[in-house]
Amino acid sequence: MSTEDFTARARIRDAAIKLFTERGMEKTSILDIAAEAGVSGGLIRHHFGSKDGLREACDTHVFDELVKFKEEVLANGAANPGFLPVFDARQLRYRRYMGRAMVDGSAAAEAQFTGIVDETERYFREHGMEMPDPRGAAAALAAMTGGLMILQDHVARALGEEPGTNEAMLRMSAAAGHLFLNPLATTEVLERAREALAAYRRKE
Amino acid sequence: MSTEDFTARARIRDAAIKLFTERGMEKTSILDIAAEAGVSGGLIRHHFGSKDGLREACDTHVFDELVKFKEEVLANGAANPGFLPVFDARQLRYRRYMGRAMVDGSAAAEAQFTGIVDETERYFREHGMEMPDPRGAAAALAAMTGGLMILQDHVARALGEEPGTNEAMLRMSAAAGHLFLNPLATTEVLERAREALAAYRRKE
DNA sequence: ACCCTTGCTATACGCGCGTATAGGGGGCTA
DNA sequence: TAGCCCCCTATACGCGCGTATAGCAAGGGT
Repeated sequence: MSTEDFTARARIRDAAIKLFTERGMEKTSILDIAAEAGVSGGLIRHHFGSKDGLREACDTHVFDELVKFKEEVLANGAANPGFLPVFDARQLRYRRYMGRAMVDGSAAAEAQFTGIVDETERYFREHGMEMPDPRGAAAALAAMTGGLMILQDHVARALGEEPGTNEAMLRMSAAAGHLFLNPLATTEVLERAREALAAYRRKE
Repeated sequence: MSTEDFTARARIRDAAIKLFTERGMEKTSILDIAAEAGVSGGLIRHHFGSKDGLREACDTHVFDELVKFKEEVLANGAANPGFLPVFDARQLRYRRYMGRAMVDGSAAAEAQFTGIVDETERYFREHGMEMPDPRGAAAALAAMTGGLMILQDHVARALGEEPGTNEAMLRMSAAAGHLFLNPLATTEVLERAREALAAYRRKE
């Protein structure tokens, strides 16, 4: 049986990561995770102490895997700026978990977010990309890529694709990549939008 | 007292919108909402039947307000493409609620998401913005702006601003606006990232 | 042969939640 | 004044959750 390939502890952790990602922390009960992992509920407490303990274990595991993945890619030569779209299924899964964790609020997720912002800002500076507010842009960019992870099921649905499939995720990543390469609007359009709002405000 | 300015029903609805936005649906109890609105828990059931009923009322109210706001701006002349950053506090609040609702999963939020995608895609076509996958880009864009709403507290924290303040939101909106106007990377950079991943995959 | 640790299950407890119900009080109409 | 409806509160019920505890079976060291 493939569920016996790993220790019960690892199976619990993986099941928790899966369910936390899909449903969020609050909507996932200990017994749901136990059933998914094929163990009793008590074993989860035995291994992780509490639900929060399990959650922290999941956070650090996902975080470590992401760091490891990044180091391995770096060792192979080119540096991925980090904000660019992702084409790897495993990394997508873990990034989606982090997105969920950011929504649910966890220390590891906060650190992850700040780390991405730091890294992106550094990339901007090192590559001479001039902009009025580099850190602001880096933070906005991190939130945007987070949104892609968090709302990927909505994206898939809007595209008529099956949620969670590689097909849907790759299409989304490719489209996001296009958006990063081409300006979406001119300054004039943005200014017009600002003007319209100002006119509206003056009226009310 | 300012809490007496509105009917209890409206106060409950507004309190629910506030708390659902800040904490999410699951982490907000009926009694939390009742306390915030200054009423008893039973009154919520009296007016809305159930927690789900209250939630649907919040969804449709926020949805209606957003539509109304958009129509008023449209009536004043210029059309905001919809994906562009928002500079109005009330609209930001309601958009953030919708972002939360999308994460928590609600019918109204799904409809809202699809509506934004439809509108954005139409905008692309009407303005002759050529791209390989207009609908994919529209969906990705909707998810990205959703991410800005959902993760705005993380953005504020990363920027050292106080979460929820107009200052923080305006800085984020301005930065997002800049990102929409300027290409972030060249095709070559994206291609290099893709190559690095491919090399990594070949190795493992 | 003994025991003690480790991995695991079964069962119980208590709390907070959403839900249900009974009743009170003010303002309307007759 | 009497009756009624509508808001609104107080209280209770039951369920599912996270947590706690007791115990069992297997393995390894002494």
